[in-house]
Amino acid sequence: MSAGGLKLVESEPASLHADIVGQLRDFIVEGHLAPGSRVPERELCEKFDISRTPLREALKVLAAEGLIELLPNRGARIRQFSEADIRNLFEVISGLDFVAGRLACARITDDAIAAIEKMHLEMYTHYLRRELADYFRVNQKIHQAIVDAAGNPVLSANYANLNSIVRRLRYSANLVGRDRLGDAMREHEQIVDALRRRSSDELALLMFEHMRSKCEAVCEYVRDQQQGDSKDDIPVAALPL
Amino acid sequence: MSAGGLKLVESEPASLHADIVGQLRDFIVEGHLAPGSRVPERELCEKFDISRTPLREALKVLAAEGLIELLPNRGARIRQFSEADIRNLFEVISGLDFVAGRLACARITDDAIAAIEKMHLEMYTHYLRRELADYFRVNQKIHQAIVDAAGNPVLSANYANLNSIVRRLRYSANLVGRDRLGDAMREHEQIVDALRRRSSDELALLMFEHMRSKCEAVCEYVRDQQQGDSKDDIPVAALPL
DNA sequence: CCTGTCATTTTTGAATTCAAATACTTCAAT
DNA sequence: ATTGAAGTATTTGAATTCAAAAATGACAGG
Repeated sequence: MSAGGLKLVESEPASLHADIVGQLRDFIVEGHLAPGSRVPERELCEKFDISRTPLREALKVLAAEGLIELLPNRGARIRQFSEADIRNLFEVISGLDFVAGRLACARITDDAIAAIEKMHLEMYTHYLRRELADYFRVNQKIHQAIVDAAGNPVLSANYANLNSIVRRLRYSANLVGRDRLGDAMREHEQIVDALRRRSSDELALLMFEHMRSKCEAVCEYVRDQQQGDSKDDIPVAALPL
Repeated sequence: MSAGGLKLVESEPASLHADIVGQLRDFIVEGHLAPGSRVPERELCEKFDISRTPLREALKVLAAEGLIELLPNRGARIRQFSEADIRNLFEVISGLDFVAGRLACARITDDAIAAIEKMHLEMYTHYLRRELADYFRVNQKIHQAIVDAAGNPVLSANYANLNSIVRRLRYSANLVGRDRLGDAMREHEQIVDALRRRSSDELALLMFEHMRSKCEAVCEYVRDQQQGDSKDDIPVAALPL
């Protein structure tokens, strides 16, 4: 996270360390490691063909971002997110979307708007064809484009950080009620429209609300899933992100 | 930073690693290392009495938080913040304050309000006596208390993360125009009042605006300072956080 | 006197090593 | 058969080591 954590969006020649962090983050976000499972240092070392030192450095960073948790003398585990965790996450993302909307309206170029409209159409096509994976991919691209249009690297970095967690959840929750998908499309239409008109307050509010719906959708999925396989689940500790 | 960068607020027995990260963060925030200067690994190792491995792990985390930057094969440097960086930072913090205000109004307990009012009085005393250091310390405590009252650990962690950078700047900018201080006091009065009345929209807006003023104050200071000692300054690269 | 090249020293990044803590296996006792 | 204890193996966390890269400094040539 970073925050959190925040990670850099290096223009630099890209160090090995940054590479490893990125690769490992993707690997986790894409769901190759089950939530709650331990992170197999040894295996990952040979997978990435590095020694334990750089891998462990990457683990510390990802722990700071909130993707994994470090248990003293017991290694790293893929974090499990309770519904409360997810609501907290989305509350913060909503705040970031709020500022992103305002700033984007003020700063976005006509070209960038055109690009977003193009992506919106592309997403619509995937929606019609029920190509879920592609739909989500373009969806993410649109949101990132709006955030980037705010022209604030700090915002982009923080947003990407929190979003990596949402994406990880989304990878598990690959199917969503089709009604929700329709709602999401409509919300996106309004968002693109507000952006086109550069209606700052309206866009900020729309994005805020859109995130709220998204949150409900993810929570719903997680609730269902946790009912389903609660038998072999580690009791979910509501840890701070 | 995260994105944050985010750091955990462990209830766990507190690992050595987390300790080191915290200690090193404080050390940097408190301004013991000049902006733009290199981070002396060797010295810090003996200062904290650890080997390079855990120290370097901590450096990676702090780099992700945005406090330092890692130059490939050239070690770590204390980040310098341009005015643009600072504006970006505050834009994001404003967003977090916005949600913090809303949530705090909805969730804060009467006791917590009383505690904040008490701190407000304490800060006022320091203001009257022109005890700057104490004033800032209590100021920080109030803001953190409001954010914590939102009852959202993700928010608290992200806020703390971004704030550590602001605090670092503040440590350099230890003196502020006294008129600005008066303004800040008045803004705080309004904030505490809105919180007492649990006036959510009002509080969110007040905190948003308060951050804007704060941003201007810090920018002003940085501008002055960079004019002053521009001679020995490394050219400030406007790096992404 | 300044500049550019080459050798030396230092610092960095990453692999390896080592001690301590945890997990696992075996075996015995109830 | 299940549980508990003891010993072994594995994993973890951190120090040390090692090769490569960069900084420093000496020296020659302009």
